[in-house]
Amino acid sequence: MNASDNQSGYDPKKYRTPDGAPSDIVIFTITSTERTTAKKALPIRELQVLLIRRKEWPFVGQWALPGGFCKETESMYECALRELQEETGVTDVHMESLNVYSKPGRDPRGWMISHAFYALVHDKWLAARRADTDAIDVRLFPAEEALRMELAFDHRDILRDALNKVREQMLTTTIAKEFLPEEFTIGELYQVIRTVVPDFEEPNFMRKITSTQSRKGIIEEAKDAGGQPKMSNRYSQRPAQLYRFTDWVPRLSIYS
Amino acid sequence: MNASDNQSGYDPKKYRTPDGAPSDIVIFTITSTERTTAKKALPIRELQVLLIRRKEWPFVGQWALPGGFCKETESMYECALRELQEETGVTDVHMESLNVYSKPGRDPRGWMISHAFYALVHDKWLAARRADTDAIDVRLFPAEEALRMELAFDHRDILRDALNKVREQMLTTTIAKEFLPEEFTIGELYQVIRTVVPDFEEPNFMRKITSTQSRKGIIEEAKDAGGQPKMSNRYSQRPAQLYRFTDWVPRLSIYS
DNA sequence: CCAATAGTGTCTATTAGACAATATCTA
DNA sequence: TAGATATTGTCTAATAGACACTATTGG
Repeated sequence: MNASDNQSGYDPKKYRTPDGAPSDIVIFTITSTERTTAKKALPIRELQVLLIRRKEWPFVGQWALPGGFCKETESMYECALRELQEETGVTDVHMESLNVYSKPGRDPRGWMISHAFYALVHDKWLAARRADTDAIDVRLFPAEEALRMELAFDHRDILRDALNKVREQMLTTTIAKEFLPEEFTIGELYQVIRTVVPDFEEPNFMRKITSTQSRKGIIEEAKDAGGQPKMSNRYSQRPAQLYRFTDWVPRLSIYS
Repeated sequence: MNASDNQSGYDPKKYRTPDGAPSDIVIFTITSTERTTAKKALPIRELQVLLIRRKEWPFVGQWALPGGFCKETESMYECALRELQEETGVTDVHMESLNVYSKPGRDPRGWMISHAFYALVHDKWLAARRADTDAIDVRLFPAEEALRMELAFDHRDILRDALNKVREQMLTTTIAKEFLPEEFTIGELYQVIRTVVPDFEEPNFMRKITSTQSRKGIIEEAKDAGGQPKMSNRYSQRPAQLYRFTDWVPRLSIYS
């Protein structure tokens, strides 16, 4: 539908309109690299961000967040999903709206109001893509390193906001599950949380999450067909109980 | 600047571009009406939303969220602030980004990607405006009632999202201060919270907020010039201690 | 045995949760 | 004095926080 089709006398052509509605996507993942020192040890994990290297004007050669222009036939969310799929091949993913970025002059191409999203993608989806990384100028960067880079547009602002948000969400929601396999050990979970929020320290982590009344519903023990607890010794000599997230999230409050 | 001024060969006119970038603002306030039964009693408070009645196509005569089109020289946030100022006269206000609304066909005028904000405004700012309410077709509606109304565009979706967000924020941040005077009693604070989140119940509220280690920094006692605690008997026979918010907000976590 | 992670015991201080009791005013 | 809100007392159970300790098993 073209807007001027209507019978209302409203004519959008009378007004200066935006030159495009791009979306930018901050794609986070946590990479796991096995430690060389010992076997049976937790891998080294790192929070990474996917960046692409621009081939076209403006900011040619600079690293930028993936993204692209919205079409009239899709929502901004669908647009971001599509771009995400085109960049990474990932379809089923946790993606949320972040903020709008619209400071005048932010885009040399014209008046561009960008909407940013952040997505959490499991490492396994990006593994294939990472392999031929240098060739296609799509790379993962450690989040902190990317923050120090000179990115195209106002993408550093976007990245900073996304990082703040993902850190907050890591502690207040169960997004940790996006970085974990279906079944995981307490050690893995703790490590994932600490990878995103380094200053999170909780010596009694296991006890708190498994046996305090107000939190024990967040995760549950994984059991096999026979109802026996499932264990894993992938990361430790002593087999560890496997857990899975339930779909319950406690309601937080600063007042209670 | 017009986009086609650049030397890049990029021409936004080649693409279908949005027909406008509107912002919509969900303006919340809490009204206080004195109880007629007794004096010296807490007023009846209610969470309200400001709606305007549309005079122009489309959705003529229907109630809608205030908002308007963004100009090329301002950011979406500035646009929303400006619209808010035009609607309510309020300038200094707590406003946050909510989400983008961009479902194709959401606006009969054309391809309009709207960005919604929500703002919290103290009753006192809207009091004058409320007076001549019927005349200008700007009114406050109880939030729950507004949710059941048939609003223009997808404004019901926006309102629902805003209501969910303000409820979450009420419990996890100190936005309660936006609805309170600088100095307030514990009773007032509790009432404001319950006005926004009716199922929040905390029998030991006062004790928790004043004397638990992890929370006592959220508010502090108000003291007069001589260092004596300031009391108020506005809402009670027995004078109550006045408090003020500090600028500290505890970090919440489902894991600790 | 050592290394590395999993998980438990234990002790004290703090907090939660539920009610009862008392305090301080005004009308 | 009755009524309304403020504030404290009290008791039990749960949780926090710190640290030491035991468990399991590959190498």
